[in-house]
Amino acid sequence: MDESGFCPIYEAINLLQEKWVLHIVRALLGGEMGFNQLARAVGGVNPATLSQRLERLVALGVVEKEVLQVMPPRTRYRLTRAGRELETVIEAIEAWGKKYLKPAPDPRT
Amino acid sequence: MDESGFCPIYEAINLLQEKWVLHIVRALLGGEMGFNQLARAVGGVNPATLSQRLERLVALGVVEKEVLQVMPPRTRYRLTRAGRELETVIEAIEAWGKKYLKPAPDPRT
DNA sequence: CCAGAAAACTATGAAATGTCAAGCGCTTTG
DNA sequence: CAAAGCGCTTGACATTTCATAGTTTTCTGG
Repeated sequence: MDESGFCPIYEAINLLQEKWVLHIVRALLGGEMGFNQLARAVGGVNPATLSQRLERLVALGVVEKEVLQVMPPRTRYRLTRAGRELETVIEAIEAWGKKYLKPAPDPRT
Repeated sequence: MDESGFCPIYEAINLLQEKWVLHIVRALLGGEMGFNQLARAVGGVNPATLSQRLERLVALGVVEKEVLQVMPPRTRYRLTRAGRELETVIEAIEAWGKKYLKPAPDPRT
């Protein structure tokens, strides 16, 4: 924390714990894509939420949005340099998940 | 994903993106503590949510809960081995945050 | 050649999730 | 002997996310 009460670590955690953010970054690490394609890659996010998350990520400089045409709409989302560097975070999560997360006992089975 | 549709990476992300989970783990990396102390260390979490998150983390084997006395209640929460290994994730986030997150322009200023 | 699908979203209302304030039994501290 | 702290729970409220539908335009299949 600096004297203004700002702590980059706390803020980073706040950003990454927002629902879908990590999934979005992970999906975009696989290459740039359009809105619906991204929604499918992420899996189960609804468009309103995705739209809002992307807006925030663009504002923060993690994702870049390129509008190719207005009508019909054609857009491309891709990670910026800052976004690509989140790969280290995703990798750490992946390694941990593979090591410690087993298929959850499904109550229906 | 295995044939049952379980993907440890997707699940790991789902866990870590739950509100407060990363903050809780980070706080506990600094050492074991009691409920209220943890709440203060995390900062701004309300007891209902904290209680629920801890329950989940205990169920998943990330956090361990030890009840020292029943009356007056005295409890200690600490990370398990799995939990401690999340340090790599936190570290990656910290490094990224320090590098890319500037004090956000506060709309009230 | 025309129905249907896909693209990128926005709108709506309802459901899930998180927050707030208060309080409980009980001990230690002032 | 009252106040403060511990570890929570409860119930009302606010915020967030959800599913679903609709918009405009182009591309694809039969």
